[in-house]
Amino acid sequence: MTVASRTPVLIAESVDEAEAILRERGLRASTARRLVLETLFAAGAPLSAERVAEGVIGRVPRSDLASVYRNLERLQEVGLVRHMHLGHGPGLYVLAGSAQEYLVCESCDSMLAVDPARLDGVRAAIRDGFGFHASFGHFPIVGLCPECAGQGEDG
Amino acid sequence: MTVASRTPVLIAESVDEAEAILRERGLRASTARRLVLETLFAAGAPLSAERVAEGVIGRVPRSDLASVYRNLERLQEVGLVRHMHLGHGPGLYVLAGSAQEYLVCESCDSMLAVDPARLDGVRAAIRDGFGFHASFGHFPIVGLCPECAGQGEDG
DNA sequence: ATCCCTGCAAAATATTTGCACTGAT
DNA sequence: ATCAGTGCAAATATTTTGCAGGGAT
Repeated sequence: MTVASRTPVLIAESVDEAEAILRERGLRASTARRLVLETLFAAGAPLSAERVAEGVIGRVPRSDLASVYRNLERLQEVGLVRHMHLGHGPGLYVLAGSAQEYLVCESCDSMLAVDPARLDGVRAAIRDGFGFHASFGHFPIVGLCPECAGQGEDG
Repeated sequence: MTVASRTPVLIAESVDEAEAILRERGLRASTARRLVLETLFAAGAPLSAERVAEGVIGRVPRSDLASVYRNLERLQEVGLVRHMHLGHGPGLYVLAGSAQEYLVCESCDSMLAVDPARLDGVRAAIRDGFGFHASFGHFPIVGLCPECAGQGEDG
C-alpha cells in the first residue's frame, strides 16, 4: 500500500506483552527489538526512527539505525506499531495502542492530538458525502488553528 | 512552515499570464522556468519534480532536476504553484489554479479528486468541533473507498 | 552591465538492501 | 543446530546547496 499499509492493530500494555505477541508469531525478542519497544513505550508519542535509535534518552546500547527501521517495519507488520507523517521530515512511529489523531496548524506549527472519537462527526460527514471511510491516523488534518484563523478573520 | 508553507494563491490561465506575473515580481522568464510552467499546464494534474524535469512527454531540452526544484519552489513562493503529498514517494506539484483535493484509498490506492466545495461540510464539522480551519490541499483524506469499505462490512 | 537563473557536482536527509556473523529459540 | 536478526557498509531516493558561467532585463 502506498499510503498506510493495511495492517492489523494490536494493543500491548507493556514491552513483555508485546514480546509475547512477537513470540506467538514466531518472531524473536532480540535486544535491539526490545530497545525499540521500550523506547516507544517510554515516549508515548510519535518518534522518528532516528530518535528511536538514540534510545530517546541517549540510551547506552545505541542501536543501529538500519535495524531500528527493520524492527519498526516488522512491528508494524505485526500490528504493534503504526507510522504517520505530521508534516515534512522523517516519518514518525508510535505504538498502535496510541490511537491519537492530529490537527496541525500550517501557520504556527502547533499540533493538537485528539481522541479518534472526537472526529467521528467528521468521519460521518465524509462517509455521507462520499461513501468513503476516512481515518486520520496516517496524515494529520492540516489547516489553521483557532488563534491563527482568528487573525486573518473574514467570517 | 513544516507542513504547507503559508503562501498566496495566484491563478494563471496560461503560461504567458504566469510569466507576466513573474515579471511583475521582478523574476525572470527563463527557458527552464517556462518549461516547468508549460509542463504543469499540459499535465493539469499533480506531477513529481522528476516528471516535470522530464518534460512529461520526454521533452527535448531536458531541464536539470535541481533547477526544476528551484523553479517549483520559486513558483510556489509566488503562489502560482502548490505542492502536496498523496502518499509516500516524491512530493507532487500542481498549478495553484487546480484546487482539487483528494481522497485516497489505503487498500486499493484509488484516488478521488474532488472539488473543494464538496468538502465544505467536512470542513464545517471540523470548525464546529475544534475551531480549526482545515484544508485538504496538502495531505489527502486517507481511508477506505466505498468498494473496499464494502468488503470488510460491519455496519 | 547587472544579477537572476542555469547546469553540474556534491551534500544533506530519509530509507533500504547486501552480507557475513551472532544470538534467540 | 537452525535461521531470524544484527551491525556495518553501501546503495537508493528525494531534495538542497555551492559555485562559476550565461542569459534575461
